[in-house]
Amino acid sequence: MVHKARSKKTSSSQRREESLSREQIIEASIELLDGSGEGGLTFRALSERLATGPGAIYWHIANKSDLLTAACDAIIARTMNAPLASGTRGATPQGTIRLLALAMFDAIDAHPWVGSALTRAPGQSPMVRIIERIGQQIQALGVSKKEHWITVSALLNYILGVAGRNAANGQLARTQGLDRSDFLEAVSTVWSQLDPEEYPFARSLAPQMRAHDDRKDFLNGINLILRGIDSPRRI
Amino acid sequence: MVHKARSKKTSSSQRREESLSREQIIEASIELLDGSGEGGLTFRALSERLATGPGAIYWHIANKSDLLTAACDAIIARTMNAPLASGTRGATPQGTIRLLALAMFDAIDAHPWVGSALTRAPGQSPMVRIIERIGQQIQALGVSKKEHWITVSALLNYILGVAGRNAANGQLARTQGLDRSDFLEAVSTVWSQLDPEEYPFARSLAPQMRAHDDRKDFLNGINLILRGIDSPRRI
DNA sequence: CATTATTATGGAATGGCGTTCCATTTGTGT
DNA sequence: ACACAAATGGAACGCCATTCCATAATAATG
Repeated sequence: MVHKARSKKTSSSQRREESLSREQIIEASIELLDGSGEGGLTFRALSERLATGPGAIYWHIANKSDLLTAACDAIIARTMNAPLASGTRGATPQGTIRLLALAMFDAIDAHPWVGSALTRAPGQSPMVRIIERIGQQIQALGVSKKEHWITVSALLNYILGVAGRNAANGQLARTQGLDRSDFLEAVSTVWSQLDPEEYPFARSLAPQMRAHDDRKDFLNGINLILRGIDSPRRI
Repeated sequence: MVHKARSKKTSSSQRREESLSREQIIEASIELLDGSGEGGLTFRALSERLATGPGAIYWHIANKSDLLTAACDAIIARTMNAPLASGTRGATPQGTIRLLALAMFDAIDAHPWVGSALTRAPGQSPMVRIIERIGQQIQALGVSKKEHWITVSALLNYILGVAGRNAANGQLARTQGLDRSDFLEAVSTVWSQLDPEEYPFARSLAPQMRAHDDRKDFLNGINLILRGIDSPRRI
């Protein structure tokens, strides 16, 4: 009677042929998030894609927040392990940090929902992964132990902040049916029309916004912070 | 027949005595958000507090996202204008930046929802306010025009990142019924139990986490970035 | 092998949410 | 006095996360 295990036709749409697993659910969630954005991940859509009911999913997953951080963690794990394998062998700590930072930037650009998922999972697994990878390089730089945390924190927050903002801009642009340069053009125009009395700086920034390279600026920001790390403390 | 304007009893609970205004709605939203967190702001709760129906609110407000950024903007406007009045007259640009940064840190600590609201309002009014205030000080520091954006960006992202994370931790702790030191203790313990092979850095950080001062660390991070701004470019 | 427990499934039901619709009521200009 | 626009508030719609539960498959036990 073993063959009964795969008989679906006995009662219309009963049971699946192969059992669900947490990993399958997470993988399907990632596809949904990538395909339709943050709003695309619903238990209904997920049930449909996995050909099951919401109840079955809840057997493997605590709730939606759990699911989101798990999906986020999967992306982060891949991202932080890939540069490990590639050519970081002879690189300087600074070089590796730049590599890791760009990897995060690109990952969040490809999966915009990761940016906001990270802000809602403080101290959790995905965050620890990133802290560890950056921290090892900080250690290699010979930063004093007392300054480990603030140094990692500065890099971490810059990376997540810029990458997240960049991804959010991309999504916003897509929502309005604009491509990247149209979007920058629009922002630049708005800023150039601000009140000169109240917003002199933002206005002066407008022309530069028009055609800047987010990725290059991002890297320059990393370099700025790296310079701060190298500089001796003055007080 | 003028007195009819304030007769409510004629038909049970009809009409209000004084008309709604966008500002009243925003103020009530802030109270709701402060009192019950991000989840506390619903159109139903808001209707009840304002003694009206959801439909009336939508006459003044486009949607919930609009409402949230408006509430956020109100807080940011207050925060960024207060240090203007107080003693910034004789201060150095660095000093003013430290002042602004701490003001943001405290504001987000007092209104944790502002942190996440800011990440969902890129390029919008509240963000521009912050950029402007910081930018003016960057200008005063004599940073070259080409580096204005990345410099402001580095400070901005650090400030919003750390402040947001700090607020999120506070909320998480409150959810679990812990106070700050209990929460730090818990995080420290978890980190110290990580796999030594895979997470040497995070483990080494654990003891320091146990009793660190978030606000002081925050300020030291600002100083780190300020050092980077002062340092000459090497490449 | 038979029978009981345990693990896993999927669909139905619940309660809450943002938002829209619309019948009214108030003020305003003529 | 009348028409017209600005506001109002409550009911209704569709979608959501989550819970419940009647089952079915699998494992454990005699």
